[in-house]
Amino acid sequence: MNTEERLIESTRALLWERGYLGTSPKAIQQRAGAGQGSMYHHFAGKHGLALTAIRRTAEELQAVAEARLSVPGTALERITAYLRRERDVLKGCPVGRLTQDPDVMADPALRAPVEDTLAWLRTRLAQVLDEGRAAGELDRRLDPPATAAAIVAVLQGGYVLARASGTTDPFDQAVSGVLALLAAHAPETARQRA
Amino acid sequence: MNTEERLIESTRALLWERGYLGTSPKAIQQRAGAGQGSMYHHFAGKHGLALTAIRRTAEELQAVAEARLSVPGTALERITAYLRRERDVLKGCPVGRLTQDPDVMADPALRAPVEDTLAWLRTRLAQVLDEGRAAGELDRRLDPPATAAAIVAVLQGGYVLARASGTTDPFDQAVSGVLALLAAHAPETARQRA
DNA sequence: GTCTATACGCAGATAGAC
DNA sequence: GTCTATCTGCGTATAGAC
Repeated sequence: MNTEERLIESTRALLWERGYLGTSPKAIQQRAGAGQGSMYHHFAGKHGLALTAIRRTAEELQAVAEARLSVPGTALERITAYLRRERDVLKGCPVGRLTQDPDVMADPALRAPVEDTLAWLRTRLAQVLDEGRAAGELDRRLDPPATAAAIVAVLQGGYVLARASGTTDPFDQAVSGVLALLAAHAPETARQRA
Repeated sequence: MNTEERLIESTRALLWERGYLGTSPKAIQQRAGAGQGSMYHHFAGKHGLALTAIRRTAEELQAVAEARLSVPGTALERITAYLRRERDVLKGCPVGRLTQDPDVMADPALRAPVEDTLAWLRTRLAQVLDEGRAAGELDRRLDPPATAAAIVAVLQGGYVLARASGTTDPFDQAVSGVLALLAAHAPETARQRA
């Protein structure tokens, strides 16, 4: 990995662990094993580096989610696969955490990837739910956008509860809880097939 | 309000808006209209002030939640009242946001009120759900701790989605979504009564 | 491309006068 | 109780040599 790559990856890791406010140029350089001059040669400064890092993290998250949601299977199976995928639960969501960074939210460029990623996730889940309804796997009365928002919120909130407790337990419980509620919305026939 | 009170309230506001890392002694003093010496006379420093502020915020949040959850009514009504209470949605949860502050999570004293408050909330909601089950208002198959975790997660995650989008919309959708899922777990007889 | 030198202001606190 | 110095180090760069 060249210096530029190492700088980007270090920034991604630090933004995840400490946020934008908590990440200093010096810390980035040390973690990347790069000097001061090196960093300012490749990037305009902390802001430019963070922009590159955040965009990459956002793209990666969408790609990983899409991989689980686009496999064959029922809507419920795909959503379950997405929710139960391996995660670094105690580190939290690398995109969602930026939402708490006032300097990120105040800067339109830094904020855009965060806004876009979470909006995309809700839309994509609503699509999957809608497909499930169309296929008769889910109750027609279920509201896809609202349910999708609830599911994404359970994830983001699950991270918060896990970090507060210091264990992954509340995250797993929240996911199980919402999946159980959702499963009850499969009509009898679909539930028996499952 | 005396100087000490103003310092505490300023700290509470700043912790909410900018987190612990993003809050400097100078900013606290300016907002409180107090001088440097004044702050260090009343408190040992940023840490001590934050400790007082966080404890107060945590207590207040529990009191407000308990007020909604302890009124007469069915479990579903009380949980709905709690979820739909007025909130500063775009500011986020003043307790949950501290979960993203590495310096708070690394300090046992600062962290304890955060951990305790969110743990208490889950337990309290599980109790209410259990009462609902016992009263025949909710499906016996519903798992109170998991469902409670999901509900608290929807709140915490709803804040995240709202902040990302810049509108309260996803928060309201997530709340509606989870309440709709939950309502379907009321047995027919209870649903008809409602 | 990378290094070292230099700069200015803020973070976070201590000391002692009033 | 509050004020004004004073202090050390870090955050965030810029400049220019190699």
